[in-house]
Amino acid sequence: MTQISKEESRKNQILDAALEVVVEKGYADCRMDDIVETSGLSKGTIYWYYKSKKEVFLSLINHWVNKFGVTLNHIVEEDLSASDQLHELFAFFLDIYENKPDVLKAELEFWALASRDSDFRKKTQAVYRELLELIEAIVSKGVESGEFKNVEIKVAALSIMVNIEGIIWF
Amino acid sequence: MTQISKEESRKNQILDAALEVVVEKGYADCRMDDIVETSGLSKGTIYWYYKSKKEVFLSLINHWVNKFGVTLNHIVEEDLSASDQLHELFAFFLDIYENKPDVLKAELEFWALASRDSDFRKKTQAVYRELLELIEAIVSKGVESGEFKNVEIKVAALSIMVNIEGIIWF
DNA sequence: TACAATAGACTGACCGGTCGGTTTAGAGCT
DNA sequence: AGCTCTAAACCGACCGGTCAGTCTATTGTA
Repeated sequence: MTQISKEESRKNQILDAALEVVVEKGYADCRMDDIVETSGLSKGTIYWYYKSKKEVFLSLINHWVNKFGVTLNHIVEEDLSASDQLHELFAFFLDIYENKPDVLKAELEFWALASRDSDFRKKTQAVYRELLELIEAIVSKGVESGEFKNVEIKVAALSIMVNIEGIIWF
Repeated sequence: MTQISKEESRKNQILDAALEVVVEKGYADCRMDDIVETSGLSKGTIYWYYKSKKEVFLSLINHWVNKFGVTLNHIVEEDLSASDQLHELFAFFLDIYENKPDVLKAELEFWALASRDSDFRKKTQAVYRELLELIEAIVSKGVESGEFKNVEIKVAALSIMVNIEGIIWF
């Protein structure tokens, strides 16, 4: 059993609270005092573990990915045909959209942040690069097995991602 | 020649400044004093014409659409085949993407606002509904002329918009 | 003279971050 | 066991800067 340290669990406590608040009110309206209240900790404690609001939210991106992204790697490891994997991928996002729309609100928030701040940009880009690589893996597998036509893998993957994200947003 | 009133031109002056600032720094970091400085007007004048910051930005959405959306209606009025019109549509957005990326940053900003505030939501939804209707018009024209298969018009239009927006964002 | 328009100093609520102080866990000693 | 000492963890009152919005004074202008 993986023993998580005190520090780890406190940070989780803080980030869980931050996520809850950011989902409810957005980054701009998220006050440190809201996180204080939601987490049940004190201002001092939060600043004991994080040196600034920005650092909390930079960490939050990872926390968010960990929390909702684990299933993804699972998909590509499964022994399914490429097209079934693609199906599962869509199903996964659709499920999030239907059952956890908050997750997507947070995504939008991070995105807006990323468009203004290069630290946030780096973090979020890494997330999407990972998703893209995952799709690329599926596509190239499909091409090898003859299941898909011999498309430009990168372009196809991008197009798939665009469709997933786009459909969700509109 | 269309005579615009003093009030109209002052409002334009304010909104132009607001757009410039929001594009540069984002809504969250856009201060009324920035608009004051950029517009060359004073705080008092701005509050003479708008009763609050929110009202300025609500107006800004229309201003923004007017400023960058005029070409769109032009496209659908042209006497081109539906597929050529679709081409022009893509070209139009691609052009914006390449030459005026700021416009899209502003779009993202409005969007984030919309996800939190119902007044902004109403405004932005109206904008997209308009774009969607425009695409629908093109698609249904294409179907009638036999140029396109008899697809579900609304679905196709949505898909097209999704692709335009998505490609731009990633 | 009256009133629309403009200016910009000012106010007060708000909020990120700090800091002095308190509690808790545990190590070392007897 | 009990006792002492240390430092990490924790608390929340407070500080200082910020910024939307207000108010009074001043300038056109009809």
